[in-house]
Amino acid sequence: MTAVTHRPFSQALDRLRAAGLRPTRQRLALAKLLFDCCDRHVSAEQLHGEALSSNIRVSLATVYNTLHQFTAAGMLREIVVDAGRSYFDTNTTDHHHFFYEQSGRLEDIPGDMVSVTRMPQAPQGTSIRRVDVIVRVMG
Amino acid sequence: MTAVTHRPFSQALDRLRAAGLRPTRQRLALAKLLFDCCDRHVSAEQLHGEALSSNIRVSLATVYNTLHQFTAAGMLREIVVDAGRSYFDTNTTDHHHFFYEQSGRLEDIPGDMVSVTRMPQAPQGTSIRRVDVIVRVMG
DNA sequence: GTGTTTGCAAAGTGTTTGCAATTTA
DNA sequence: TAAATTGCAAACACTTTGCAAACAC
Repeated sequence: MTAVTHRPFSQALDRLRAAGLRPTRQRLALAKLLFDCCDRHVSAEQLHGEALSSNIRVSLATVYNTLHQFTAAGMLREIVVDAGRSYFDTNTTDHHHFFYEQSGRLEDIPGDMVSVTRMPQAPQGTSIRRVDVIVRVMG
Repeated sequence: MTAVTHRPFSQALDRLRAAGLRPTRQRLALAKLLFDCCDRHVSAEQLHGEALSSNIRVSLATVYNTLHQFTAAGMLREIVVDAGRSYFDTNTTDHHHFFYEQSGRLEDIPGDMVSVTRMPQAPQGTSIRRVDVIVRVMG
C-alpha cells in the first residue's frame, strides 16, 4: 500500500508530457477517456458527450482543440469516411478500416490483414504521407 | 453532312434517359459540364460556379440535388477525403485516388495500378460495397 | 392538366475563431 | 506574473429542407 498506489492519470500525464502539452484538467480528463481503454474511434461530439457524462466540465471548442493537438502530436489519427464528420482513432499504428455505412461505425482492420501491392509512384515532387484503405460494408 | 450533324446534348440526354431522369434544362446542362470532357472530380460549389460562368441559371440546391441523383443513378461516385466537403467523380470504374493534402486536389489512380491483396472477410452478415484506397501525398 | 423539378430562403450540421477570463508553471 | 489554455458565443462552410412557382410530358 505504499509504492503501488493507484495512479489514475499517470499514463495520460506521461503522454501529455511527452507531447509537450501542459497537463490541464481538461486535457488530462480527455486523454484518460481516450487512452485508458481500448482502441477507439470517436467524434468530437461523442467525446464531449462522454466528458459531460463523467462530470468533466469542458467545452466543445476545447474538445476540438484538444483532438487536433493530440493529432498533431501523433497521439491520434484523424479518419475521414463521412463528409461532415471527423473521427479520431486512438490506434496510430499501421492499419485500415471497415466502415459500416448504415450505422456510421468504424472498425480497425489490422495492418497485416490488408496488403496494398503495386503502389503507384508518388507524383513528381510529392511524398506519400499515408495510404488509407477503407472497406465500406453494408448490412 | 446529313446524319452526322453535331448533337451537343445527345450523350447527356441519353444518360438522363437511361437513368429515368427527366431531361430538364438544368440537368442537361450539368450533365454536359460533367461528362462532355474528361474524367473530373468536382464539388457542388465548383460545379455551381462553372454553371454560372457558362450562363446556366441554376441554384446551388439544385446542383446538390442533381449530384445526388446522378450518384444514385450510378453516373457519379462520391469520394470523401476531406471532412466538410464532398467530391463527385465522373469516373465510376474501379480505381483509386491520390489526394494532394495541400491543394485539396484529387487525381485518379487507375485500378490496375493498385492491388489490394489479402483482403479481410467482410464481417458477419455484411457485404463489401466498395474498397477505397486513398494515397495522401504532400509537397 | 398532372406530377416532377426548380429556386429561394431558411434551417441544420459540424467545425473554427476571437477574445476576455482563468489556469498553469 | 507571464504565457498558455479555456469557455463562450458568434461566425463559418457546407449541405439539406419546405414550399410555392415553373416546367416536362
